Amino acid sequence: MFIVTVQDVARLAGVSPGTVSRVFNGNVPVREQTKRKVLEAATQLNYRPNFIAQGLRMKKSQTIGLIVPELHSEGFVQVIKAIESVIYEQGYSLILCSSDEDPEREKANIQTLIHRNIDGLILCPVSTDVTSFDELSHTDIPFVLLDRMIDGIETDIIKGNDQLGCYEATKYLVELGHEKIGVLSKPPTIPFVVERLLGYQNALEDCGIPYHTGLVRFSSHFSHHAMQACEELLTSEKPTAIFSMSSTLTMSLLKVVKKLNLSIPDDISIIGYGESEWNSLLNPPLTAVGLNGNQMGTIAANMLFRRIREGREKRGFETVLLPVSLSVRSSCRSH
Amino acid sequence: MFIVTVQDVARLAGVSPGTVSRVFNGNVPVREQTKRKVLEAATQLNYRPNFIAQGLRMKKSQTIGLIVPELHSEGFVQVIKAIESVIYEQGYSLILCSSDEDPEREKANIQTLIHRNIDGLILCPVSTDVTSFDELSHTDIPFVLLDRMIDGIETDIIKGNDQLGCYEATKYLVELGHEKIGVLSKPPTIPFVVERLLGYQNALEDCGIPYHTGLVRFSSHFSHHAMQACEELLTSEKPTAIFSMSSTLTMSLLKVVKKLNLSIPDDISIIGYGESEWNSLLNPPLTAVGLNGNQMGTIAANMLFRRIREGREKRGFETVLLPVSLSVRSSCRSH
DNA sequence: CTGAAAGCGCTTACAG
DNA sequence: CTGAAAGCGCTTACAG
Repeated sequence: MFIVTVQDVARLAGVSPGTVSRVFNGNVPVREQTKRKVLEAATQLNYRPNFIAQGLRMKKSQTIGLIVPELHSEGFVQVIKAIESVIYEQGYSLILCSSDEDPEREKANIQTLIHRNIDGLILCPVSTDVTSFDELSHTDIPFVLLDRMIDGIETDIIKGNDQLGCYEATKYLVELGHEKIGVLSKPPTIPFVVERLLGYQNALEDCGIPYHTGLVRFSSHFSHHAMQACEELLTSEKPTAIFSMSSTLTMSLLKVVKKLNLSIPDDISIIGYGESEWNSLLNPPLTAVGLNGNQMGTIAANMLFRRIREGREKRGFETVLLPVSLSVRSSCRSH
Repeated sequence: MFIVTVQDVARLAGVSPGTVSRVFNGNVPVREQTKRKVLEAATQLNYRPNFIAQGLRMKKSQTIGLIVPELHSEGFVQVIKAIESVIYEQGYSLILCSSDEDPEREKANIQTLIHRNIDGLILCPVSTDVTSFDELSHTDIPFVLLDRMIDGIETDIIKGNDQLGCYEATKYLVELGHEKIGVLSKPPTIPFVVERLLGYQNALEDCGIPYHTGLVRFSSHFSHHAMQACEELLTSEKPTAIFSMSSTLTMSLLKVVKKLNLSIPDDISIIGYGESEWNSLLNPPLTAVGLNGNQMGTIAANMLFRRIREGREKRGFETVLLPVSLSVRSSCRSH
């Protein structure tokens, strides 16, 4: 591999390496003629500054880290896409990591990224333990928390208004006449789960319907766990409606419903979580709450770049709450 | 940010920086006692080698580039997930780029990655023009081509056996008695499109059914284009079956079918392209051809790492052809 | 087995 | 406005 360096350009242009650098970074006055010579030489040699060397010297890397908890579901793809797009426009590169819902792996990822001198990090945290993020907090790397927040960490945050979204979904079901409303959720160790559940509980309370623990089932995203949880919920509690608070679980639910030969919405009304193009292609089209992943990604990236430009802690941190809205389709009927 | 350097460790351990480095890279004999002192000091200071400095010195970065043409569809997510996983296990990091089906952007991405000293690249190419990859070929960076090949480029390749897959899908329809089999495809400028079409044509020929151009429609992935193409195909040519060779187009097709109030498979039989969990949740479940994205990603990453270990061109290049198999569900009936 | 030194490609005070 | 020099953190011949 032939790497063309500032030295090469300098030699050809008959100037010093420092001058070449100055031409390319353009923050210091350079004589017009010198600039032209340098630029010409650079073009001729097809010179491009080496990010690695630049990074070592300037302690930055033109690189943004992104840690997502999973790459299974469609949910994050939109977000990643939007983030990648902004990062590309800004001339940065994206280092993508998956923590696979594993706090240890998350920690390892954070460490690696720090030692890669990333200029900023977008993090959808898995661990709920503040100390997991100590190393990160001790650097001055700006980071924004995506979709989940952590008690005790002060930084920019963007997330969906899960609580309100779930409140509205639940209320919608109640207004249709449902009282036995089952819930399918990921385990309550995940921070946002509590919030979603709160929306559900508040809605019930406001409508004067007692909260019944048996109607709420937790499951990992593993298909056999999920299907078992669904089947138990459906058969033992006989809810008239189910609110599935995770897209992976919704899939399992739909499978079980089919297997049990139940008809939607006649036998059971269903609300899903997460917008997907597929929702409207299902039969019946699936009513669901969700947020705009594209918007979330774009805003997250922009927040981060603003922080990178201004330096961390210059301004108070902000929390952006994205609407989680209900798209009514045809998977619920009145009871 | 406090960066702990070899200097710091060396000072604490009472040795030279070189020795610290030797302990960490372990390819040179070091006295057991020295090693212990160094390791102790390193742990105490929480030292981790700086990738950037390492990269500059050793002209490598422990970094793998991945360029995908799009992040819209689910198709690539599985592949990305698998690749990320292997890369993580190997202690590397993944730099993800989307070319957005734009040859210019692809070129820019390749350039950037080269100048980031990536150790290897997995590329799903958009451009069909060999010269787009000249810069890459001139480096000694190993790369594997994913899912699409390019005439005139010698390297490791992994792709689905699209031609055979499409042959079988078409044949399946013919055997069900269909003769007017419509095709929905992305524009034939994309390399793999030709191959898929060939499978379709060969199947028709082998079955003695004349090929009719009007039955084959091309469309970009933009929804309004796609829906128009679908509607034209359905109304003007009145096919009894449609083979949609792209998952994005399948979505549009399903929408149009619904809009036209056609019933699957009674009015029209449909075969989709690409495996998705959703396929079996549709009503009726969608028969589709597709490959195992997880497998593709894993193999691609492993091929690349093998090449990185052995150096480019040590061994002849290999092309791995993955099966593209038909999963029969319920969206086709005999005619 | 280990230290001192040079150098990866770049940027930036410091002189002039 | 520009050159010479130092240094970012690391590794690796070169001596010893």
